[in-house]
Amino acid sequence: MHSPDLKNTQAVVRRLNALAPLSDAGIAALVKAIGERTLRAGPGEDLVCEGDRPDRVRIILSGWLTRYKTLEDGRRQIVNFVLPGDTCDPQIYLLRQMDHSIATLTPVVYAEIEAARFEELLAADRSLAEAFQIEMLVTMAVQREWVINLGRRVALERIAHLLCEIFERLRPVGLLEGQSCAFPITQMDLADATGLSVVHVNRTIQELRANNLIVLRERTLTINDLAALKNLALFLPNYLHLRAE
Amino acid sequence: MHSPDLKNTQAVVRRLNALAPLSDAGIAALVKAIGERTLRAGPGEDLVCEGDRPDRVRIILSGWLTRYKTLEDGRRQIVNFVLPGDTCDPQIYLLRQMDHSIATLTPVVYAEIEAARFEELLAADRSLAEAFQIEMLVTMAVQREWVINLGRRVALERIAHLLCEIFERLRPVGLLEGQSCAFPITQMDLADATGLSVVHVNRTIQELRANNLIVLRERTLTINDLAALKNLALFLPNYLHLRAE
DNA sequence: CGTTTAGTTGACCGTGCTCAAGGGGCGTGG
DNA sequence: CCACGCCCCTTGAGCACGGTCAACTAAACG
Repeated sequence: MHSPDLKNTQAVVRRLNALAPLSDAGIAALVKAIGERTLRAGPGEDLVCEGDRPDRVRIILSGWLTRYKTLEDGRRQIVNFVLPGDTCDPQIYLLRQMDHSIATLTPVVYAEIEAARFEELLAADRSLAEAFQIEMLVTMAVQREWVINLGRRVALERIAHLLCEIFERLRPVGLLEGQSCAFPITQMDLADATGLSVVHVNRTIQELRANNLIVLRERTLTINDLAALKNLALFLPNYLHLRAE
Repeated sequence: MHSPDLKNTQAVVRRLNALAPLSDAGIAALVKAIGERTLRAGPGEDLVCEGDRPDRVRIILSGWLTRYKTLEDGRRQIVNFVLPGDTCDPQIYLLRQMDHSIATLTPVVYAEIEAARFEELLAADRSLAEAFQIEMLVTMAVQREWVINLGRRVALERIAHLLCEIFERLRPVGLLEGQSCAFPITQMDLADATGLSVVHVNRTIQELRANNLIVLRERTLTINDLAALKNLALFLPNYLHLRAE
């Protein structure tokens, strides 16, 4: 494993640590397992498809992905973004079939751990088992918040809320640079994530720009006034369950 | 524990068994734990409030509940329904704070199991641990499907989809009577669950009635043509991950 | 260079919201 | 026993948020 991957592995540890404290032994075991099998994928690839039999866990070292599902008639809905440090589905191998797909938005580097090997890890260190369990609970909480976002927020609030969420999720993995972060999500993806049309996403983003809340260009997001954006979005970070506030 | 509770306990076992096969020892341990502490709640009570520290697991023996969250300005969104046989949050005691509330829709009978006692159960029987883990995964899958429902289905499809989901979730716990089931959800709750207004929910239900797809009155839902309703809703049951189809 | 992908703009339209009023069933208290 | 209030459902009218369709620009890429 070469240096950038090592740095990214540290991001994974930081992320889990932000949810629950890891033991040194747990960290060592996890880092070792990650080092055993590191893979790469290009942008726009399906890493997992609906209908696949899940049999392994993927820990994202770098890059962004989406979980999504497509209706028979082509309508697509993104149900979540998978960010660096996130684990794709600890435990999902208990199900016999994937009910959704996972695609890369950017080039992605990830560690792959077979189900049995992953179970070993959890059994060997209680702090790891807890951390992954909590990660799952937080993913559920995020999913619930998306339901609220789609159900009860208007377009402007909705997009603002999504931006706040991504920003705050990038913080514990050290991917913020001041008020800015990478933002490889196209307006089309944003539309599929917020249940809006591309046209309306475009107009909504322009409104956020006009209000001087954000700068979004060349795949970089800058939030000029985070407090104001959160206020507009009715954003409360409690559902992310981060230890350090 | 008297007879109706015993019958309801069997529903819990049936439900978990539909997700993953339980061992006899696991069933016995679970039934015993449920019998230790059975409680009742009236309709319209908050069983759990946002901000509470979670410290126990609740297994619903009978009655319906909602998980919901309220925005600062009063807008409310129901993120899920909790049905008989469901377990309120195995593992959620790992988090320090509830990020949403749970309220009863009807009178509810439920078993309460302290976190430590619940961990004992899981540790003692692997099939129980797996079944509860799978229940959690299925709850996540349902949550994802709600995002799709709110994001990409129009009102008519959306309500139809919710009706199909509830119907199919009641099946494994034996709460269907032919084409009918109890349906204690008011149109206001339906509105908060689907992200629509009460007025529009009312009109949409009338359209389903006019198309002869459903009968909904006196808290009872009858689905005249389940196949047609599923078709209209673009409903595919794969996300419920039930073993017997 | 042509082609593709992402972003932008305009015009028009429709789904679903808001506001407002009224009806029916049921429990409670006078 | 009736009256009242409350909850839930229903209906009408007008409107707005966001969708659709279409065209155009700019950058990226082979």
